[in-house]
Amino acid sequence: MAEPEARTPRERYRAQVREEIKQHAWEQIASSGASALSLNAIAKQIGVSGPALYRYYASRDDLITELIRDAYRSLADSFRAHAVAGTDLAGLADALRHWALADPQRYLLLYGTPVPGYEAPEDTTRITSEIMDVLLAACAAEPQPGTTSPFDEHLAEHRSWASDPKAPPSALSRALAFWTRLHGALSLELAGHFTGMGFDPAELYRSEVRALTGP
Amino acid sequence: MAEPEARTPRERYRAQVREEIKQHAWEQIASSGASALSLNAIAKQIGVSGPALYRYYASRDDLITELIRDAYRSLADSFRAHAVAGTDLAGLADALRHWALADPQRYLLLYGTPVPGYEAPEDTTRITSEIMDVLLAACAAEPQPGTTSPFDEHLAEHRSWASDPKAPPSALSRALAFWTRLHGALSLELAGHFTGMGFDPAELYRSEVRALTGP
DNA sequence: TGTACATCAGTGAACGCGCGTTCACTGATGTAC
DNA sequence: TGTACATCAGTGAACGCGCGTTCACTGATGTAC
Repeated sequence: MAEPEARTPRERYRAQVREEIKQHAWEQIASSGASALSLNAIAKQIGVSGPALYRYYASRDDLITELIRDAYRSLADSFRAHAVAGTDLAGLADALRHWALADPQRYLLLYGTPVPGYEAPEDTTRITSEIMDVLLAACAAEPQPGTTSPFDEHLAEHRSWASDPKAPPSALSRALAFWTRLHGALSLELAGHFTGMGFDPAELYRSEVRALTGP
Repeated sequence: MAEPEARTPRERYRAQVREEIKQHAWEQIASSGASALSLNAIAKQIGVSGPALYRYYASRDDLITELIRDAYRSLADSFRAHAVAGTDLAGLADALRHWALADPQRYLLLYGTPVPGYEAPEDTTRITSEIMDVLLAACAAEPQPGTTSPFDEHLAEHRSWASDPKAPPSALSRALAFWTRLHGALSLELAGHFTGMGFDPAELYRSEVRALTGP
């Protein structure tokens, strides 16, 4: 997937094996979390000796890096797909929740507790800002409030992260609230903190989305 | 701390060593995260052989369990201390943020991505509901909105987690919003997702607190 | 088309490391008479 | 107060395991003449 193309049979084979490795890596992450990812265990599942994987990934960190990149790209794709249909915030919120619930550990790999000692590569920021762009556009398309909050004023002077220079500060603050509030509800749900409390996490999520899409 | 008392010198010594073990455990968690917690490493730091720790904790999971219990108790204490002075939501929010920033990994041990394979003990729920009680009381003390949201109606029928039967549904929903929104802002900040964006996370937090303490 | 060579996937052994945990034992500390 | 005994903290060796990674090598696949 990250390979440029697969012209020759050998290159096609390489890409195929890389994909198979990643697939088993995801299964492992899904069941035991990212910090437990083991190259040897993946090799065993594929039916190949451990060192063989080093033909495809330079190291364990290298593999994790590609998984993170793929995850960000997948979320960006999902966001962009929903943004084409019509840029409404509620739609993005639904897309986010579905994407997260489809593979909780994938979500947590990006937004959960960072893997200790692991340093994210530079180029992921390009994809994350792509995601933020879609979100910001949706926020700018919503009706803006008449008043300006103190945080809006703060953001007016700290908006380097927003690629659209025309987006009003109220759109910036709404984008951040969207991100943090929905992440809060989602991550606590995925971590199992709501189990046993009785209420429906989906209702809580909807409630938060309503608060965000109001004026 | 979890010991009932320390009457005899031997019991006092035991409690002291247990405390020392926990202290080094926290240092290790602070630097490498909870999943990397190693009994052997702690033993080395204390200057004792590995198996010696088994005089004090039955297993690694046993130690983690006590750390989690202590962390919950610490947060509950901090909450209760702020609640005595005067039950305002903004005060609780400040207490939460200070508590989290004082030891980020302690916060993440409770509310971050769960340690894979680790099962939380029963009795922690008693402390967490203690925390929720304080939060709920503060929410009930705030002026309630005149309208009733759909989520309020849902909570009216799913309020088993709220120990106070007199708390209005709007207080329940506000308590949940308090929890999820502030956790969202805090956890993303602690995970480093705001670094490089330029704005002040404290301002974002304040903004969320303002939104929660309004009507 | 056939042969000589280069490329490359995969193997097995090895290195060095750390982990949690068990076990038989030593030696110091406390207890009972 | 002194002696016999019980309690218990801590040790060192060992078990079995898994990890990431390096290295020399085999054998199959592709390439060039």
